Amino acid sequence: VPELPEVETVRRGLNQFTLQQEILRGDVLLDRTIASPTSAIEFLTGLKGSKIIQWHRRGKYLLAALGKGAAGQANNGASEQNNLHPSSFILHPSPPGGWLGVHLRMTGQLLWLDCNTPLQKHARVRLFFPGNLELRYVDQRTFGRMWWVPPGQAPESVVTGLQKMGPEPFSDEFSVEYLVEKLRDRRRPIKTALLDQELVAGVGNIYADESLFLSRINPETLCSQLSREQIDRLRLALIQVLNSSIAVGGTTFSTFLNVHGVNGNYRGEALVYARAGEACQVCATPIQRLKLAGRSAHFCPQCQV
DNA sequence: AGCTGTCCCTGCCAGC
DNA sequence: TGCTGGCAGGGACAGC
Repeated sequence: VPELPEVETVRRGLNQFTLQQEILRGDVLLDRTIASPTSAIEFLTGLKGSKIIQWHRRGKYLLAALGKGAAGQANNGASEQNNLHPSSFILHPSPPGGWLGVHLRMTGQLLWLDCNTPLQKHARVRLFFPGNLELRYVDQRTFGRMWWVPPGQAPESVVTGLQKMGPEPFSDEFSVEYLVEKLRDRRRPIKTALLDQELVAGVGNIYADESLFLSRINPETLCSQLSREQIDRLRLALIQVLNSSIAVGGTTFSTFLNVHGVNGNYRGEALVYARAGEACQVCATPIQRLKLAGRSAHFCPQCQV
C-alpha cells in the first residue's frame, strides 16, 4: 500500500533523523529481503562504516546516497529544498559509499528507534547507529527488498526496477503532451495504465482510483479514447491528490507507518478507494468495485463516464 | 510489442 | 469452533 505519498513521507522522516550518522553494523534476519548483493554478509559489509548523506525517492523506491568517513560532508537545508520531489537522483554521480536502496512493497516499514525496542514479529533487517539508535526494517508480507549498490555503479544497474521508470508526477516531464503521446495508441483501460510505473512513477491503487474519481473518468475507459481535456484533468487531479496526501503524512490504510511508527491521515479523505457500496459523496450513487487486470477498481458509475 | 494472468507472502474476515 | 477461500497488491516474469 505504500505509494508515492507514503514513500515520500518516510523519506522526509529519514532525512530528518538519519543523516551524517555512521552505520556501525547490521543484522539481516530474513535473507531474501536482500535483493543485491547475493549474500546478506556482502550487503552488510558494503554498508558498514558508511554515513547516510541524503535520502532520495524515485517512484516508490527509496535511495540513500552513502558517504565514507569524512567524505560524506554536510548537507544543508538548501539541497533538501531542491529535493522535495526529486526526479533525478542520478545528479549524484557516484557517492563514495554507493547507495542503499529500499522498496517497501506492500507492508514494509522503516522505523527509526532505540535498538533496545523489542523485536517486532516481522523484523527483517537492522542497521545500527551510534547512541543505541537503529534503522529497523519490518515487513509482514516479505515482498519488500533492499539493495546495496557499490560505489561507481549506477543505481539502475543493480536496482533494475528503476530502468524503465516513467516521469515523476511533479516533474515538468509529466506534461499533457507527454501523456497524450503515451496514451494515444494504447488499448488498455486507463486505470491499468496508471498503475504502470513506466507511464508515471509512484502511483498505486489508492491514488489511481482517487484521481480517476476527481477527474470524472471511468476506470474502464480505454487510453486511446481519452480526450486531451480528460487527460489534462486526470494529470492535474493526480498531482493534486498526491500532494494532499503528502500534506497529511500519507494514508492511514493498512500497515503504513512513518519512521516513528505512526499512521498517516489520508484515509478519511479517500472518496472511492475501499468504499464499495458506500454512497458517492457527490451524487449518493453506491460506489462500485470491479476487477481490471487483476486489480480492484473503485468508482462512481454516475459521476465517472 | 502490448497486454493479461500468475506468483510471491501473511493476516484478516466472511461464510459455512 | 475451526476450516476454507477470497482479498489485499507491487513488481517480475511467463505466455498469448
